[in-house]
Amino acid sequence: MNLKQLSETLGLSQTTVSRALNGYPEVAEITRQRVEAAAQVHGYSPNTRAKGLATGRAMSIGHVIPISTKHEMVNPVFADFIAGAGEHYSRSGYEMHLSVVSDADEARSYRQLAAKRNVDGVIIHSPRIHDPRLSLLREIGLPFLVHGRDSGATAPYSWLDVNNRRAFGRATAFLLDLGHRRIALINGLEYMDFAVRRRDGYLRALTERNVRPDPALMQSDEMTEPNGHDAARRMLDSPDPPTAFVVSSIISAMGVRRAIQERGLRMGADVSIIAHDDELGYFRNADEAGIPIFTATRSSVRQAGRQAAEMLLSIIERPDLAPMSRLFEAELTLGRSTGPRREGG
Amino acid sequence: MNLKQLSETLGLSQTTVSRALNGYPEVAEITRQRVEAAAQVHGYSPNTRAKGLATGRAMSIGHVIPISTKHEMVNPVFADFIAGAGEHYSRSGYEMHLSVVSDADEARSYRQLAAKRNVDGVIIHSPRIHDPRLSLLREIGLPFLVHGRDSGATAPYSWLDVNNRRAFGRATAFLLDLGHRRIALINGLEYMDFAVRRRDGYLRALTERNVRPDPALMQSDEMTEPNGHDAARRMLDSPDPPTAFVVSSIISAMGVRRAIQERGLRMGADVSIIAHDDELGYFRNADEAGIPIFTATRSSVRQAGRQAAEMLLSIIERPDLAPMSRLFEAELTLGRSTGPRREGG
DNA sequence: CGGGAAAAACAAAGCGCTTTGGAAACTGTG
DNA sequence: CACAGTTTCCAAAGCGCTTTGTTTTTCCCG
Repeated sequence: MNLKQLSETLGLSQTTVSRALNGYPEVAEITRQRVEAAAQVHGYSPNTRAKGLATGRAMSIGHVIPISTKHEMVNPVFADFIAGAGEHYSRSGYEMHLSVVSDADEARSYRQLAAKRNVDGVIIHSPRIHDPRLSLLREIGLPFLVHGRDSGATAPYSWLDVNNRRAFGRATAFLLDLGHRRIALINGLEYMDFAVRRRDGYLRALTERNVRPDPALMQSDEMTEPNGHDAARRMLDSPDPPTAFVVSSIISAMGVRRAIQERGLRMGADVSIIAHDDELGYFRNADEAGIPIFTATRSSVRQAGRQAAEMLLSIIERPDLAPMSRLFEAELTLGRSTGPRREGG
Repeated sequence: MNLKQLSETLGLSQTTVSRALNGYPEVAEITRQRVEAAAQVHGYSPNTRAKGLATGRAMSIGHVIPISTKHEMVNPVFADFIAGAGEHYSRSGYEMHLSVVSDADEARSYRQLAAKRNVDGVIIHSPRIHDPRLSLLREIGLPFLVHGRDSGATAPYSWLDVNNRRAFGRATAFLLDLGHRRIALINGLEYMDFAVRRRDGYLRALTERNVRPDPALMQSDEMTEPNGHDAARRMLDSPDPPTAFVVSSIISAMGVRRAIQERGLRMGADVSIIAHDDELGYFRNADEAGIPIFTATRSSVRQAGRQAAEMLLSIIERPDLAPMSRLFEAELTLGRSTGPRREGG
C-alpha cells in the first residue's frame, strides 16, 4: 500500500493524506484521525527512499566500524555503544546504518556515505591523536560527533567523553593511598586518544607522590584477555614485580587476574587491581551478592551511546549551533580486588 | 554533484551516463571510460534514495537486534557475526541496516522494515523454538535467512547453523573417555534453539554410556561471566561435585574457571572444562604459545556471518530458488583445560 | 442573505535516479 | 550511392513521496 492507494481509499488527495500523517495544521482534526486510522488498518508506512528523496533527509545515522587489520578484531565496546545509540535513534524516527570496513578503506567509506547521501551524520569511534577523520568530515561537510576526543585537533568539534585522565588519576592515587608503590598500567593502544589520557592520569598521580614511573610496568596493547594475562605474567615474574595493576578494561583485567591466580597469589589480598568498567552487558562487574568483583572506574558505554545519539541528532537539526561537548566523570566503585599493600609485597 | 550535472559536464544525456556507470552494453567502451573517469574526478556516486526509488531495490539488509528486557543485554556474539556479514555486504554493494529494539517491539519492527521498504531482506538471530518471526516474515513476504534453526518450524526456510548437537555430544563423549562421570552442563537459555540442541547432544552422549544425567548438574542461563561463576560455584560446593564442565560459551567458561581456581583446584588437572568457542576477536582462545586455553568446540561466528550474508544475497537475487541451508561442524580443539579424572575426584 | 475571511482540500512540480521506446549516427554491402 | 542493420545516444515517463501555489468549501457577521 502506498500513498496514492491510501488516498484513493479515503477519497482524499495525496497532499491531504501526507499532511495529515505528518501533523501539519492545515488539515482538520477529524480528517487527520480518519487518515491515521486508515493508515493503521492498511499497515501503511511511507516508503523511506521516496520520502528521503523528497525531503533531502536520510533520517539515518552512520557508524563506520573499522576492523583492525592487525588482529581482525572488532572493538567489544561497540556493541553496547551501538545498542545505546540505537535506542535513541528509534525513539526519534532515525535509522542506523553500519559500515564494516578495514581501516585502509575508512576514508573512502566516509566519502561514499556522504556522496550517496546515505546518512545525515556519523559518529566517530575511538579517535586517535590527529585523527584524519575529523578534517575529512569537515571537508565533505557531513555532521559528526566524536565519541572520545582528539587532543591533536586544531578546529573545534563536537564530542562526548568520559574524564579518562581524572579516572585513572584517582584510581592510581587510591592504590597509592593503600600503600602500593609498584603500580602497573595495562593500557589500550596508545595511539588512541583515550589511552594517552589514561596514561597521563596515571603518570600524574605517581609523580605527585614522588613515585618514579617504571617503563617496565607500563604496557600498551589491544585490550584482550590473553594480552592482559601475558603482560601481567611477565611483570609478576620479574625481579621487582608490581603489587597493583591499573587496567584499561575489564576484559584485560580478567587476564591479569588469571595471571595472579596462576601464581598462587590472591587478588585483593596479595595483588590489587583497578579496572575500567564500561558496564558491558555480558560482564556485569558484580558477584552473587552484588559486590563488584573488580574495584573499578565505572562509566556506562551504553549510556554514552544514548547521549551521543541525542547530541548528534540535535546537531543535525540545528547545524548553526556551536560545537557542543559533554564530559562525564567515571565513578570509582569499591570491589573485592583492592587491598592494602602487604608487608614484603 | 548529481547525474544531471555530471551528464551536462560530459555533454551526454543522463541515460547514457547512467548506462555507462551501470555497465550496460549499449554504450561504447570509449564513452564508458570517459564517463567513469569524470565520475571519479567529481566524486560522483549515485544518490542511494533516488536509485532505490527507481529500481525498487533497497540494496540493504536488516539486522534486528533484540535487547533482552530482563538484563538489558546485547548478545556478545552479534558484534562478530555482524562484522563478518558486513564484510560481505560491502563487497557486494549492499549496506547494513541495524534496528535495536526491545523484544516487545520486535514484530512491529519487522513489519515497519518491510512497509517502509528499508531492506531487501533480513537475518534472524538466535531463533527460539516455534519462533514467531519465521511465520511473520513469511506472511509479509520479506526474504530472510536464519542464523541457527527453529526445530519447531513447520514450513521450510533457509538457515545456516553449526552442528550443536554433534559438537556437544563429542565434547561430552571426550570427557567420558577421560574417565569423567560427573559432567556438568552450563548452557545458554534453553528457549533458544541452539541451547536445546546442545543439551540434546550432551544428554545423548551420557545415556549412550549409561551415565544417568543429573538435573543438579545442568544449568541454563544467559551466558555471562558471573552466571558461569555462580553456577560452577554452587555445583562445586555441593556434596557430589562435578569433575568436568561442558560450557556453552568461552565467556561463561571464564566464570567457571574462576570458581575452580577460587577453590584451590587446578583447571585441567582437578577439574576439566570444554567450552564452545565462537572465536570472538577479543577472546582468542590461545595462550602465548598459541595453545588453546580451553579445550573447545570451535566455530567462527565471524565466518558464519560472512556465509549467512552470502546466502541471503543469493536468496534475494533469485527468490524462486528452494530454501537453502548450510550446516557446519565445530572443531574439537585440544587445550589446557582437560585431563583425565583424578582418583577420588 | 450576501460577501469576505478562514479553513480544508487539491493539482502539479520536483527530488535524482532507471528504463522504455525511439531517433540519429555510423557501418558495410550490392 | 542508397539501404538495411548496427551502434550509439537521447527524451520522457515513472518510482512514491513532499510541498508550493491555488481552488473550493465553510463559516461568520453585518
